[in-house]
Amino acid sequence: MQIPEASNFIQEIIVNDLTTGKRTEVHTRFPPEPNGYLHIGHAKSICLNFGTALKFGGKTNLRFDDTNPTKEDVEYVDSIREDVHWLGFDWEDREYYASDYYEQTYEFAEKLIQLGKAYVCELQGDDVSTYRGTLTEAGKPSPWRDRPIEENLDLFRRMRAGEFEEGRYFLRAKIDMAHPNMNMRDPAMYRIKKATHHRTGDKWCIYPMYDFAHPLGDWIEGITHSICTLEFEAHRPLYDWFLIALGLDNRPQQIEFARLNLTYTMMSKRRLLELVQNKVVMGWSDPRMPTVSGLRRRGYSPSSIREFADRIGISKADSMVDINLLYFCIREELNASAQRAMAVLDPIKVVIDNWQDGREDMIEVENNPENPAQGSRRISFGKEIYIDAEDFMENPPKKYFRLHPEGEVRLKGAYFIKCVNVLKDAAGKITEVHCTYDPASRGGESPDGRKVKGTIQWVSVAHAVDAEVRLFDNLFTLENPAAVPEGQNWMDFVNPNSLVKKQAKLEPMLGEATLADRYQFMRLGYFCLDSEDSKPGNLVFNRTVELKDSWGKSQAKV
RNA sequence: UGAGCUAUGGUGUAACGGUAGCACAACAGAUUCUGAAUCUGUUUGUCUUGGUUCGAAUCCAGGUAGCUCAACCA
Repeated sequence: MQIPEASNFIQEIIVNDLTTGKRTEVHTRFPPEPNGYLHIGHAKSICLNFGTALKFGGKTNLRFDDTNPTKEDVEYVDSIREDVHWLGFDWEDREYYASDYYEQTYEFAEKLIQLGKAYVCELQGDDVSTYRGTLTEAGKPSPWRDRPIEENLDLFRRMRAGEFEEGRYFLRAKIDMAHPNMNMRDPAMYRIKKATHHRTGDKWCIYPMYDFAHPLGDWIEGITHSICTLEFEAHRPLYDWFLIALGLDNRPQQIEFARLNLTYTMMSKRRLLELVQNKVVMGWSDPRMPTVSGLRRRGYSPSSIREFADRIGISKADSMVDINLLYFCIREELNASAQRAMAVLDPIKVVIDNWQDGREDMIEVENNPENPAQGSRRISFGKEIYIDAEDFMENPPKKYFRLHPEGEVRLKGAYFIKCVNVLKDAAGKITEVHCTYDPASRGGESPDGRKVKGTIQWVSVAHAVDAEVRLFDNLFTLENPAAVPEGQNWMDFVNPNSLVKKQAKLEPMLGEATLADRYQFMRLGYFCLDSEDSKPGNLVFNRTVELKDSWGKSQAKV
């Protein structure tokens, strides 16, 4: 196989390994802990691990890192499986669990004891950290550090047998209590936990720590490149130490990259959980959540997320990606593919005075100007239509070229209309706009060639479909919600306008929408049915992303 | 005088000792039956100080700034 060209520093390592013959294949793994839902940061890692293996003709395992039974649950296993598949990746039959290796992991631990490289410690609570020292001072050896091998073995076996209470003993690697890297100061390998594990049940009452289980899992599976995030960098010497101490050949190589940060987005699993528990959002799959399930419900496609992951690149520098790039990726895709439709979010009624009562016209409109192959559709037009309140102004600013008194505007695909009168209620609120239409402008062109700058969407009153339309905005008002100013609470930066519900009027076709459909509501944005709340007769549409709006932006400035 | 890592336009990322490029964002114009899309153009960058070299974003040294590490979490 021709070795592809590297496009980031991890691929450079791989290309180098392949060309020097250090490796003959690439085998990665995605190792989530099943203690929460996957978010877009995980999606970056999934795309990295699966994408890299794919590029080099290798494989990727899905491995659940389930070494802490008190935090993990099958609910999360199921959602993770679904999300990885949905993103478009396949681990075939290679679905593994750290718990699959508990027996082997245990044997490796005994071996380390026999080699005099691990011991059973009985330091309690604060004493453990006291003995460990601080960042600037060396630690001191545990009193149990030189326990005889036979005694260690006996104790460790009895730990497994369940003879001791939690915390009474724990197994530690015997490395160096004065090591400048705190992770090397005799780290814990096994602890007693009398908890029921979601897969192994009550078979075990001792569980391995991540630092011990992870390199072993990688080695057992034949992983070549073990890709993880930056915070594990200081753990790499330990990762290597275990494999070397056990004399294991063909060691996997741990490589770290910077995790994703997104503007206006909370990425902390713990805080996302708080949002769910405090009912700040509707749940893990709330379309405002950065979870994979939230993005899915919002209307993002797997390919748009892969495209995003591709564009942000991979490096070791901490960074903050502009959320506009995510928006760009989904707009770019939907612009090319989405069916166009007309919808009115804040309806005001327009009555066409010179239109014959009861007369109806069928108007032909293209389904997607970006792709003529998608054809066209016919829509009923009549004397009464809805337009958006935003598309009419009694006293318009300069350069406003939507409907206004004396002004002429084109109704998409239909006719030119001109405003002749405005009706209001006692409170001064506009109730009806009366217009006249130009019969010669049918289809949206006038034979006299006069230009009409504004084109607006419309919905026939007689045929309108009612629906709830949900408009989403960033969940946080702070660009970096992870860095809240001194003395303030991150919850105070939840955007109160992150969800706005509209009672909208839609063109008839949208009444037949299915979950798989993606629409561009013309001049508004991209929308899809809400997978959880939309029901026949009670439609709910979600706005995936709005269209760019240079007019709105210029108006916001004045 | 703890250790490790990182530093390129507003943002993200290339350039591997030889012309600082791409994308997003922003701005301007053209175009438009979506104030979208499209097209054209513009603004803005190698953290700093030295050194090596004909030549440094790249190599070396010192600074500075940021991130990570003292769970029987992952």
